[in-house]
Amino acid sequence: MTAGPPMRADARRNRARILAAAQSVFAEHGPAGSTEEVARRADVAIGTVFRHFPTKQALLQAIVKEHLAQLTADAERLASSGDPATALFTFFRAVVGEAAAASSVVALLGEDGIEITVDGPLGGLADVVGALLSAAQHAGAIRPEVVLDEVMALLISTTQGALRAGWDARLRDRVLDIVFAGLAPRR
Amino acid sequence: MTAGPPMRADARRNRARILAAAQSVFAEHGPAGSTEEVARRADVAIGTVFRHFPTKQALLQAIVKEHLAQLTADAERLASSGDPATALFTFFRAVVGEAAAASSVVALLGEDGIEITVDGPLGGLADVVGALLSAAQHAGAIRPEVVLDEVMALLISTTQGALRAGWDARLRDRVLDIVFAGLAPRR
Amino acid sequence: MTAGPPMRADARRNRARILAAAQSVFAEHGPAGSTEEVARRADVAIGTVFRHFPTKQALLQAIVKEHLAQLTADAERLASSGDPATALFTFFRAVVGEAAAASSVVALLGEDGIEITVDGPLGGLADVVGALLSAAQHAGAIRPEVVLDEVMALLISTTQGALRAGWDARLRDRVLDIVFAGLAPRR
Amino acid sequence: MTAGPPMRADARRNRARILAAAQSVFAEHGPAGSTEEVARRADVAIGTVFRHFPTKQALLQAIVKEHLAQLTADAERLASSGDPATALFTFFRAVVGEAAAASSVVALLGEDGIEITVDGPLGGLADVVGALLSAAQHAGAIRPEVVLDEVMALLISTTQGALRAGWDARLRDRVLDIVFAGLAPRR
DNA sequence: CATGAATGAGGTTTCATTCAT
DNA sequence: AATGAATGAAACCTCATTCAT
Repeated sequence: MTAGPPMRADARRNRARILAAAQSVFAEHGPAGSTEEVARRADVAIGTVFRHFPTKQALLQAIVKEHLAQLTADAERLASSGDPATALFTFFRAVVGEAAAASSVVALLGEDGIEITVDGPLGGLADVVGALLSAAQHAGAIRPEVVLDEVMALLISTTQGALRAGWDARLRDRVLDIVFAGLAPRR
Repeated sequence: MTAGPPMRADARRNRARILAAAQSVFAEHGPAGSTEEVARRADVAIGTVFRHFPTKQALLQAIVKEHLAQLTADAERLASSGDPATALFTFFRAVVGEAAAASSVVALLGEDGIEITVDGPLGGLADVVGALLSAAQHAGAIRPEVVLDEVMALLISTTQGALRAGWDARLRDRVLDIVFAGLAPRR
Repeated sequence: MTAGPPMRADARRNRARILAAAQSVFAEHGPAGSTEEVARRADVAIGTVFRHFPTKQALLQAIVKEHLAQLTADAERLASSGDPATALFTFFRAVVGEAAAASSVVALLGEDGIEITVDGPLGGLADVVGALLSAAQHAGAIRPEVVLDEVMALLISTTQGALRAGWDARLRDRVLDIVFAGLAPRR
Repeated sequence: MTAGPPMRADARRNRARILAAAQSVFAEHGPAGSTEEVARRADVAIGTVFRHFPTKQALLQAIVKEHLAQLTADAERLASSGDPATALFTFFRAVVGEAAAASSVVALLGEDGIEITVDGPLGGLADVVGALLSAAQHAGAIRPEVVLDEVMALLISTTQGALRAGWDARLRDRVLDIVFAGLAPRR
């Protein structure tokens, strides 16, 4: 690792403020958020942002890295102190809950992208999926208490997961097997 | 609906080419893809794109709409002709498979966003989640044949799903209940 | 003059409709008004506009020409039938009144240009001119009933006139002599 | 007023250059002049123009504002030091003279708008107005030394004034009364 | 080190004009 | 002759990045 002289106190303070500002800007606008807005919220000049992070990419990566480090620390805490049978589930819920919260912020501010809601353009699709769901439930392949919203949410989730993480065919199959097992009736 | 005179042959041809080009451009670069690139791939002047779709938003919406219409048609076919017990699962697999294919294209071309792979920056997190997983398996809360990749894939999926669709707390709980049921041992 | 075969009836009808549409479009938006808007209001395809007037310039010129022909006809009527002592003044009033009416339309629609009103950015200037006016009135050089609005209006008028018509120094002097004589007390 | 830190030297220099360039560009082409041309004449990159004036409107307004401030300063000087009986007239002449000079530039470069000259398309109209003028002079309603050019210039001036400033009926009448008094014989 | 002005490529959009239908 | 789709230059504006202060 490049060690160099230890960072000056003000430099370290600025680095932290920039990261925090970037966190909030990119949470609201996605990667489209502007570097200048980050500088503004960090109350720092634009040049300072670029001294700490030589490109916008670097800034984005630093945020992701920090976020992951945070998550990792949380998970470690659970691993050493929680109930082994439920620790994973607890962690899972925490992570997903955080994402949902971030997304609410975006929704409040008026999304600039495309709407992905069941009430919106997905309506037509949801109707047909609803039909497929009923059929599967009548055939006894899916538990009766499962509702359409849940199935659509799972569909969107796995689709986005596959889209962003580049699953290969085997992983895809196994992931869906798990989801489908979750939908199936208890034997 | 506004019917008007039927579109001229060349206009209809161009509209289709533009949509196809846009499909591929936005699949590769996301909404950040440029309208000029769309025009280039459609082999059409930039003005033609804007004659058919007066804003970039309109173009994006048209693509989403068309994609959804396609999916809906597929689902309808399955609803009327497939085995009710499996039709939903078949559809689910098809959609997720398509997303995964699109994502491979992106991977080939070098993503401009942030990498989300288990080998990359997620490595550290994956290690801890692996520990949580083992613990849960030892405690008999998760089936022994489930592997880390699958859990990470489910985590990323649900996170992205929540992020993009704005789930409320109840939906979130129920979706995760289903996923967790899928991970639990068969009684 | 290019005579050619006489215009077809529909062609002549279209020509008239285009001129009328252009009249209204350019009255509202100035020369910045778009040719396509003209076609729309004339209920004619854009190609037809260009068949009749090969460039936008030609269209603008045709309008001006027609407007002038109209004014000329009005003036001729007055010349042959009106009271010689007042005919010119009558004509003058009619022309200026028409311009003021057109300008009201623009004002109603929300101007896109720069505001030229006494209440707006002209305010500061108006104050000083008011001082100059008072001084001149006290000195007996300008009639006491003249008010600031009138002087500002004359200033704007002559400025715009000079700006658009390219007066030489002699004409400028004589025009202002006349205006100043109009402001001076009756001997 | 928002004071903030004083502008950096280079920024102030550029701001001035941009304003000067804009002055000349808009003098030549009117508001249709392009912002890029302004940047070119100021020898500055396009981004710099937009850093100083976030929209084209802002740039236009800044110019008008500056011009008015200049005129106001001139008028103030006259108000405090000139002969009260003639100060207003002096100011009037200066302003109109300036406009005429700007218009000469336009004429040299070839106007893109519509020509408004007595020799051009106004010719026909001028003939009739000439007739009205002669009649009025014979009737003793207008001084004999007034010539057609002057009347046409006054007509164009007041028309443009009314067109751009949106006069109401009363102001229009009073302005024309003054002009007509200026044309009338001295009693 | 921090500042913030300058850069300039590139994005979206408009619109006069051409030309196949 | 009319239609209206296509063209493409050019406009306005944004923003990641550089560099003088």
